[in-house]
Amino acid sequence: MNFIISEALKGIKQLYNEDVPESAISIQDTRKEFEGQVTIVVFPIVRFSKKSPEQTANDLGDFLVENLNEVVAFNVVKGFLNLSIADSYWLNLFNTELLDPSFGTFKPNGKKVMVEYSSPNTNKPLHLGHVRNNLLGYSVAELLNAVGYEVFKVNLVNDRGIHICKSMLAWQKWGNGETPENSFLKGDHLVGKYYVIFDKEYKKEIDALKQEGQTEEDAKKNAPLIKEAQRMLQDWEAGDSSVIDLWKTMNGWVYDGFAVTYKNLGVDFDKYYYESNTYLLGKDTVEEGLQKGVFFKKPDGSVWIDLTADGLDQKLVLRADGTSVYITQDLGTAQMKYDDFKMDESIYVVGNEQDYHFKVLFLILQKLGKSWAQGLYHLSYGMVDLPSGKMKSREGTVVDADDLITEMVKTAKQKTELLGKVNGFSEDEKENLYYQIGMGALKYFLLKVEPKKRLLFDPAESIDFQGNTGPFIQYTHARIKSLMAKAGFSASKGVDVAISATELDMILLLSKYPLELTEAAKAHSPATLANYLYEVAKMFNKFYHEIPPIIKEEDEDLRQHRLNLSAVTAGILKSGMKMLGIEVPEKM
RNA sequence: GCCUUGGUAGCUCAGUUGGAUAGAGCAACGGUUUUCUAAACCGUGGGUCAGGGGUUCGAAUCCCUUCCAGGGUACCA
Repeated sequence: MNFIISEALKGIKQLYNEDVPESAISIQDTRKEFEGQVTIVVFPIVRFSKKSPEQTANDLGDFLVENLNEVVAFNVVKGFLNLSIADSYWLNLFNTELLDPSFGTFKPNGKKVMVEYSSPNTNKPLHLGHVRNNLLGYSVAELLNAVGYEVFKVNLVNDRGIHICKSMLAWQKWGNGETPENSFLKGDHLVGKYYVIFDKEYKKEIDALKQEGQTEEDAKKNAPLIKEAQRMLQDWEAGDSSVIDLWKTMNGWVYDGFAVTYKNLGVDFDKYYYESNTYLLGKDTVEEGLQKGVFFKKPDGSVWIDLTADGLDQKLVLRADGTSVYITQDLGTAQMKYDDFKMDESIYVVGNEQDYHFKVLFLILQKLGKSWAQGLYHLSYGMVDLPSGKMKSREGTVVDADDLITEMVKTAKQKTELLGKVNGFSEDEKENLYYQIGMGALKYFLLKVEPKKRLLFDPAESIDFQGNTGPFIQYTHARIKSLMAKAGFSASKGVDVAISATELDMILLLSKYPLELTEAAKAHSPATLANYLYEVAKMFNKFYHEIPPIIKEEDEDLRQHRLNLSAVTAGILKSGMKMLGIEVPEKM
């Protein structure tokens, strides 16, 4: 649409002898109740033309019709100049750009980006909150890759600390040698079970101490179990071989479990980092900060940064005893990751409860003069809530990721069988289809919502298969594929035909695909892409119902053109859904 | 208290460089299959865009303020 903008600028110059900035030309899609496809909002131009909005719009409309072959007519509604662009323009756009196999693909942009996501703790299985994180991270990585970035997906596993000691201790005390093999429990679930047991027993001890007159706070510190867990953490840090062995064994179980969940979610990583290797990092950075005068030392020896001038607080970066806090390791880890990959941008996919932490982290790195700190971005997302309220691992009010996946696939199976759609499918094909549909529904449901918004998940009602859903888009794709197969479609050059209003709308919508991708990538928002794909699917279904059967179309050119349109639509749906991590079946 | 993010139809959500009469889906009601997949399509009803004030030719969108909800708030991660 750039040619319209530049011509409009020329027109204003000629009509009013004014040089207006390009930003004064506000262009948008024409609302569907009016004639035309492109609308120029003339209000911003009025101060240059010194005429009424209507007069200005008419002047400009006349000029554009006269000077641009593509503009065949215009109408003015209040201050809106609606332009009708020739059908031939749209058809030509479709036949040249959209039919080109490279449509919707981008050349490498020479930039490297890291996406860190998932970042699980190794003391319990993944739940719905992690699912949102994983899908978001994976999808953003796919999007960035699609628009030309070289992408590194990394997973920073929180594999050490008091939480894992809790599971280990409980297993030692009450496990009776239970293993994934002899219990038939998935490894992460087995370890999670002992985490819950620890908490239960710990609470009992706290209650007992409170009975003896201790305050809640004291009781929490003094309970024998927590002391024992802390001792275990110290032994671990001291390298006690029996503790290390148990830790390796139980973490191994968890990793086996995670691998299954990751595979079912369809996510993967190029590199894993482990906190057991990184938790001592960052002390160099602290030293560097002290030398540069960015940090200061308090009398007790603790190291701080004063961010009050930036509207934040003072922040501790190293304890008085010289041990690290969370931000210490994150400073060190950020440096290490940069040294490893030298990426231009780095995206942390982490929940919004850590907004403050990342604000501080990025600010500190900037103050330390790290040139790469400019490329850091916290992709913050909202919690997933249940109708009953917040999810809490320890209280068992979580939606487990594995259970959820199983449930989704089961529901997909029931609905598909009910519709009787799987005649002629082999058993393997059926299973695969149920999986694709179930996961498609789940992924689309979680990704269509803007990341920063909280999301309400009602297990009983939330997941649908009709309307604005993954299966709706999958169905549309399958329908097109079926049509193409029956019609014996083969790719061909564009043909010259008369196009209908709906076809014109379709071309207009389809042509926006590359723009949608760049914008979704820029905004780190799979949600905008998801909503666009829904629009595309809806548009196709309207088209499909409106026109007579393509298969029976006798006009060869018309038939070919409509199949071309269908094929381009299917291509967009398929590649777009892939960026959401969703597969689209050939038939369903 | 302070910082921060949200509040749009009964429910779940779109709608950010300020633009026309605020859009979808679900749910409700009604219609469409001698025609390429009805997980579809077409239609009806449903809104003080949390409340109030301001800026503007024009505000769901920007500013101020109040209310409600989530998160954070110096040695958890």
